[in-house]
Amino acid sequence: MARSDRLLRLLQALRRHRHPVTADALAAELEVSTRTVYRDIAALIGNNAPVRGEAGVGYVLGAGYDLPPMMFTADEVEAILIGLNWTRNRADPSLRRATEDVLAKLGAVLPKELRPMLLDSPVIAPVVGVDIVQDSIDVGLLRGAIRRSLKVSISYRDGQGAASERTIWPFRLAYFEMVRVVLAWCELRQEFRHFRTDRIAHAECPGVRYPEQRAVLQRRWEEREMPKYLARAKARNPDG
Amino acid sequence: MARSDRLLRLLQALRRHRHPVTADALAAELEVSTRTVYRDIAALIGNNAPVRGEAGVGYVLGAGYDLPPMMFTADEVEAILIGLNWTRNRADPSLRRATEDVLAKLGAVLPKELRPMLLDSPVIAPVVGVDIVQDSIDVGLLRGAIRRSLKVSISYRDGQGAASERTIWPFRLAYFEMVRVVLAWCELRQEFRHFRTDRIAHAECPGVRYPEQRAVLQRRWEEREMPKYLARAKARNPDG
DNA sequence: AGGCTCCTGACGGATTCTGTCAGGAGCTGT
DNA sequence: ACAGCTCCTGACAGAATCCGTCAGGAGCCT
Repeated sequence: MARSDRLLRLLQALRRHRHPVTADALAAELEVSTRTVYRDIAALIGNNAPVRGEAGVGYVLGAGYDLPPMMFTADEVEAILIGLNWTRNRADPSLRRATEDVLAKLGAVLPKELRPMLLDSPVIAPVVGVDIVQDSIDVGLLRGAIRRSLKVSISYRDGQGAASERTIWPFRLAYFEMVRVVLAWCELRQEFRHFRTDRIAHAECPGVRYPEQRAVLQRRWEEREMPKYLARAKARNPDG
Repeated sequence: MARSDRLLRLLQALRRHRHPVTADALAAELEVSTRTVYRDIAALIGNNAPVRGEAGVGYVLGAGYDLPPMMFTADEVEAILIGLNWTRNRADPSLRRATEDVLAKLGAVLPKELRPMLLDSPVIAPVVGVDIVQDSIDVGLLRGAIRRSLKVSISYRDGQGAASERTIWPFRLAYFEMVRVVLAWCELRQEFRHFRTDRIAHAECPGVRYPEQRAVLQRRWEEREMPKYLARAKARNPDG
C-alpha cells in the first residue's frame, strides 16, 4: 500500500466517521502503526485538510476540504462565466490558471444538465480592440501581499516618468478595462496612493506585516479618497 | 513536492484541460520527468480515475470520477470576486441578483479562513469614469432565449438611427466595457448580425426554437465573422 | 512513411517512509 | 487531585519507495 493511496483511504475513513476517531482505530483500519497515522494526519493538515485532533478524544474532519456539490441557476452560471472570461484576459499567470481551475471544478461539481453551458457558453466578455496593458512584475505577488497584509517595496515610475522607491501597505487591487491599480498606504508620503501595476518596475515582499487591518485601510480609503476619484471622473465625463 | 500532493495537482491539471494533454506538458507543469508522469497516471488509474490515454494524442479525463475537487484556493476566490464584481455593474436585474446569490452560495461553502475575503475583498473591478450604457429592454429575456435556442423578434435602431423590425436567432451575448452586444443570425438579412442591446427598443420571445444548434452557430460565427472583427479592431488600433 | 505519443522494463542513487522507543502535554471522568 | 486516555513530537536505522535516465515497443495521426 503506497502512502498516497493510504492518505486517500485515511481521508475517506475520517469522512466516514462523524464522531471522533482515535489514531489507534485508524491505525488498525489502515494496517500501520499509530506513529504513521500521526504522520499521515500531519500530511493531510499540510494539505489544508481541516482535521482537528483533540487530546483525550480523537480526530474529526471539519467541513471545507473538498468542494461539495453546488446547485446554481442558469443565471448564476452565466454570471460566473462572464466574470471569469473577463478576468482571465487581465490576469497574471497564477490568476489565469485560477480562472481555469474554477471552471474545471465547477464542471465537476455542477449537476449534469448545467454542464453544457461551460462548453458552448451563451455569454462572453471579448477583448477585441482593447489594448490591455501588460505588467512587467508578477502581480500574483501583489495579490498575495494584499491577502496577507504584507508590506511591499516597489520601484515606481509615475505618469511623468519620475522614478522612485517606496514601501507601501497595499490593501486592494483594482481591475480596470486596460490596467490594474494597487491601492495602498505609502510610507514615503504618509498618504494613500495608487500605483498602476504596469508602471511598477520591480516589487519585493520581505514578508513583514503592516500594523493595520486591511479592512480598516479599505474603509478609510473609501471615506477619504474615493470621493476625490468620483469627483475627478465626473469632471472628465459629466454625463457619467 | 511529495507524491501525494503531486497526484492531486495532476488530477486538477487533467480536469482543467478539456483537450488532450501530453505527458510532456504535464511533466513541465509538475516539474518532474515524463516517466514519473506515466507512473503517476498509472497511480490515478489504479484509484479508478477515468483517465484515458491515447497514443499520438495525449490524456483526457473522462467524466464521473467520484473524488470531489479540492476547495477553492484563495487565487480562485479572487478570480471569482473580480469577475462577479465586473459583471454585477453591467448586469440586467436578474443577472445582478444572480451575482449576489453566487456570493452567498460561495460564502456558505468556503472554509472560515477564506470567508473574510468576501467581505473585505482584496480585489475589485471599479467603474469610476466609465459611462455604462443602460438598456431599455430586459436583457434577461435575451439570455433566456439564447440558453433555450429561441427566436426573438426585436425593434432595432442602428447607429445611423434607422429603425427596423427583425426576427433573429441569438446565440451569444457579448459583454463589453460599456455595452452588451447580441450575436445572432438575422432572418431578415440571412446573415450574421450583431445588435447592441441598448439600441433594441423592444424584444419579444414567442417561444419558437430556431432550427439550428447554438454551438454550430457559434462555431460558424467564429470561423466566418470573428476574423473581420479582429481585422477591423487591428485597423483602428494597430498596436493592439 | 514519419512524427508524435503512450507505455513498459530495468537500474542505481537519492529520498522517503515506517516501526520502535521515549517522553511531553492536554482533555475527561472519578 | 488523580488516573487514564489521547494527541503530538523527536530520534534512529533499516526497509521501502521514489525518480531520472536509458532503451525499446506499439498505437494514432497526417
